[in-house]
Amino acid sequence: MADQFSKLSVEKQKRIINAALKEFSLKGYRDASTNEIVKEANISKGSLFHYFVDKKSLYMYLYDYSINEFMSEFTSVVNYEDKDYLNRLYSAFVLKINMIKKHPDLFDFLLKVTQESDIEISTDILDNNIKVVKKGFEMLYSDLDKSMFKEDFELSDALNLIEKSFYGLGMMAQNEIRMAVTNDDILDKYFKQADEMLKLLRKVLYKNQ
Amino acid sequence: MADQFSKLSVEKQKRIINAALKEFSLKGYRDASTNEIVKEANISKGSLFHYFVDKKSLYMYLYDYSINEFMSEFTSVVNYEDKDYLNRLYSAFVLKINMIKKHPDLFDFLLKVTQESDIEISTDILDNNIKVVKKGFEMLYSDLDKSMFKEDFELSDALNLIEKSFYGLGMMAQNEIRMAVTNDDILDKYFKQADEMLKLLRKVLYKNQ
DNA sequence: AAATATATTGACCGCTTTGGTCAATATAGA
DNA sequence: TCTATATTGACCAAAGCGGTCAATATATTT
Repeated sequence: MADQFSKLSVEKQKRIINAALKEFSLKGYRDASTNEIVKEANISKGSLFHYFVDKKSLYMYLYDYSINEFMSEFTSVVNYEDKDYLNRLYSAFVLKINMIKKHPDLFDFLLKVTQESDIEISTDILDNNIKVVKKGFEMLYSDLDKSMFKEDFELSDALNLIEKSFYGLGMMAQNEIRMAVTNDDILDKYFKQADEMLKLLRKVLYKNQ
Repeated sequence: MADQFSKLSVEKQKRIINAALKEFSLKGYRDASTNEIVKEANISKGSLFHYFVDKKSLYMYLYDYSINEFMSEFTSVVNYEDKDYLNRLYSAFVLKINMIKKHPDLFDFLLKVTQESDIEISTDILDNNIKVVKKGFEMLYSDLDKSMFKEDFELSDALNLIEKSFYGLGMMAQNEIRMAVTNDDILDKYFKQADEMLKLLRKVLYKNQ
């Protein structure tokens, strides 16, 4: 277990987690370098292998951690009582930005995990957990009230537009944050843009109630 | 120069170019492996270094090639006579998809170039050429007729929505193509989606003419 | 203050991969 | 058949890899 690791200060844990997420998400399991991780996290090589028995167990720890972080953020942000499609997609955007704020590379890491091929790790567990995440996303799109859309266009086209525009906004935010040094004003800007996009989409796609 | 290289059959050149673009875009200059490139391109190590004197000159050749491909595609697809904002953004989407079809990793490669840090290559030339590409993009958004938009919302919000939705569509297409083996039906699907998105946006954002 | 226990370090190990070379071979044209 | 060119892959020194461990720095106990 990562027992030694859990005794560390939260700040140090976060430093190590973020450094490792960055390296693994950038290069994948095989090409990720533990030397790079310790350099970025500002700890010694010996320490890393004191906290985690080897590279593989570090990877598995990160995977577990990421799934848990993601799911807990997910359940706290997405409100299933609200059946409005726009609100749901908006909350998915908020989810993404909040996650990036805490762990800039957690999203990319989870994405990279699903693309890992060479890994000799028990893929059963991985596959299973990926299913959990997928189910979460499906719930995001399920049990929605679509009666408030106007009727002079195809509903599917409207849903598509909403999905693509929030996805595009999310990707642009992610790219800009990746480049920048500090986050806060960028995040503000994108939250504001999301608000305005939400309002505009509601105005042009929903019936005037 | 890459004189030896230009004597090769077009098919072989393309194989090498695409293999190298893939490796460099995936791993960046330092971590890209010439061994991987020759394996993917199905040529011998000796051949690669017969065509290009070293790794750096291969990289520079690719950079030049990519800029040229991009700009020529750009000028052939984007029609500056058409002042319609939606049509311009739509043509940028078409540009992107066409490029991906020919060279699946050229876009990512050019993006990666702008993020290269460790490279000891004369960055003056690079910076300058990046400016050329940036100027191209600026022209995409310049001298547009915005008089056909409705007036019951902020113009900037509408432009934002259009930009984000086409960007989102482009990213989704790129991701899906990256995963898939064959392209054609995927491309068809996304061209169709782009058409429908264009129509819907025109309907809800433009005045009825 | 001394003694003990714990946390952290980085030089070091055997091994793999790196960019690049070059004598040997395969192919093509005369 | 002979010559010229294109292509190969075993080979090299150097660098980087995951992981170890004796030595040191820090915290805790007496």
